[in-house]
Amino acid sequence: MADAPVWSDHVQAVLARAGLKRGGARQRVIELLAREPCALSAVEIEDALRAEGKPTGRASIYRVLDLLVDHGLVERVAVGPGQARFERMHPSGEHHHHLVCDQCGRLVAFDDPALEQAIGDLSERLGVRVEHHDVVLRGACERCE
Amino acid sequence: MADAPVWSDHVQAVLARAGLKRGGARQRVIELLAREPCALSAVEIEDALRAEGKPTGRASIYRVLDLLVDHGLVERVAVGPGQARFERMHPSGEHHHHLVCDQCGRLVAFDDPALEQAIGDLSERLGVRVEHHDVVLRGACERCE
DNA sequence: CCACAAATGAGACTGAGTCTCGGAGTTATT
DNA sequence: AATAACTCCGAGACTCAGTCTCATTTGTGG
Repeated sequence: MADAPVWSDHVQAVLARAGLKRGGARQRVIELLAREPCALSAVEIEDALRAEGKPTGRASIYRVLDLLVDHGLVERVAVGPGQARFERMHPSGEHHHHLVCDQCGRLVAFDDPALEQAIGDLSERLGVRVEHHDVVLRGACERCE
Repeated sequence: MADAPVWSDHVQAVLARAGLKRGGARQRVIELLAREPCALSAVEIEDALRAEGKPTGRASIYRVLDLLVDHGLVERVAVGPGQARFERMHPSGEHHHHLVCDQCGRLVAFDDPALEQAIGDLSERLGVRVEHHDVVLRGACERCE
């Protein structure tokens, strides 16, 4: 987690540059995401903040998440229908994807250059502009196999 | 759509082999999916059946879709949070993925051997068993660029 | 310190999806 | 064809993630 402080500084910088003010709810959400490594749902964020004694309005949480997604600071990961998950995104564009274990529900992160390459080539072949891509694998993680 | 009748026959065969009975709601949903090529949402299915004068209970539609997904006859595609989409799946395992256009919302289907290859390699490298994978691209389709 | 814009939160609302349970339909057996 | 033993179906209540509204609070440039 050595990069977490860097990420939150980056977030503050981007938001300040956009002329936005600072508010309590936003700070709390950013702080939590900086601390947690991977794919929290909005409900988990709400619960975690309440558990820390910093209850925060649902509307604010969704607002902050939308804001961060719009500024490319957080990525929305659709691991399944019914609940979106969010995780911080690095300015470098470096990112990873997920495998959802059908047995234990665990989320395993991975990255793969060949996969990124294939997706990059695709945008040219199809004549479209690809802004963003989601890859979710489903199966059994090494612990459950 | 020359393969649609083949698909619905295949569905009937698989379900019969599983010792299931035939019922009206199930027939209607299968018939509709056989006719429609790509990624319908449950709500669209409900509306389409009602528009054809064959209103069908919501619970039945979800039941049938779950059943078909369980038997590998239909694929659940998560194009975004808040609404799952379903499309028929061929026994050969041949399938495609989707690009969602951020401007017009259109769904563009594509397939790509390099992508499949990369995902196939991945399961070995990670030491997991990948049963299923979802790839969703987001961007601008050639019409909106 | 003040004014004003931005941020917040309580809670009503929406809409996809689930659950329940009584009744209808299907099939095997005779 | 009648019966019995199933499975299947549908109306509608319910759940729950996410959205919207609007009155109030808070941060900040001047």
